[in-house]
Amino acid sequence: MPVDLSLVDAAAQLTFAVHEVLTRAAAELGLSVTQLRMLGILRDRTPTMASLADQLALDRSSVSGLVDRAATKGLVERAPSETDRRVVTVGLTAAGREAAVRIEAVVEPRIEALLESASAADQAALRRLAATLPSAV
Amino acid sequence: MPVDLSLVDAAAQLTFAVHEVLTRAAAELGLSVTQLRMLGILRDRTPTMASLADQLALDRSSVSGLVDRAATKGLVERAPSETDRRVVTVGLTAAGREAAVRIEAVVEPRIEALLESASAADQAALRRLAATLPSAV
DNA sequence: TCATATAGTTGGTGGTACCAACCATGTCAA
DNA sequence: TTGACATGGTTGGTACCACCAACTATATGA
Repeated sequence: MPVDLSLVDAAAQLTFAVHEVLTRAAAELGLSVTQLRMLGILRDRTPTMASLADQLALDRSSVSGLVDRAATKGLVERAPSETDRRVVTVGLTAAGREAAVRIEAVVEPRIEALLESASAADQAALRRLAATLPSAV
Repeated sequence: MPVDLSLVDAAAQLTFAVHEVLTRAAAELGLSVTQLRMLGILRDRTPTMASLADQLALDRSSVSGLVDRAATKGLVERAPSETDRRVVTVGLTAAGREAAVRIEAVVEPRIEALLESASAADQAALRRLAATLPSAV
């Protein structure tokens, strides 16, 4: 049945399917995809607002609001930098860390289910391919 | 340098990278990613509102607004069904068709550039893998 | 020390997406 | 055939997202 997809169409299809999974999972937990990404980033880091904006590829003002809303939910907290009084760093609270764990638990099986029909070799190729992306961290 | 990514992380990384490309490209043309998806769907179809909502996995009310805005820009137009007076179908206008072509011209080289570092074999794997997705059309 | 750059926030705009409520039309069963 | 129910679409309200422009506070450096 499956038509032969162009590379671009394939990338788009996969992107929308994964995005869909993330959107649904986030919504179930009362979050947005962007908040989910932010929590993911904050799992291993405690960046400044500017650095967080860079990693999310968002305007700083967008991140201000994002952090505001997440802080209202008790997931993240701001802290002043000790070396530069202009700078604010953002980190997970205990509740935020729990939320990140819960997200992973919800998302992982769904993504795996999404890709389960692909061969192991093709899954491995996806892992390699993602590692070559310019933006790969 | 690239760390070995889990399947889930790989899918997420690729998704965000592609989504980013689509967001930027759409923004340059004064569109959103959703509008871009809609135009893509309408290239080969003239669905009803409900069917369009299904394909985009959106609420019908969301699609109402989406079509409203695209119609205001002259990209799509509604037409009443001849067989069921409740039903409205959506189709591209000439301008919408042009826009779809322009989008493709902008997006295609950027997605290819994004994936150019991957081996041809891995790119082929991505095409196969996308074809196995449950949602693949 | 004064000009300039940087970090972050605020306010305003427009788009996205949901839900609940609603009207019009269609369908099916009594 | 008519009355109950289902379906298609829109509207109104809410919350969020993301941008830009303008602003304050702090840092830097000529």
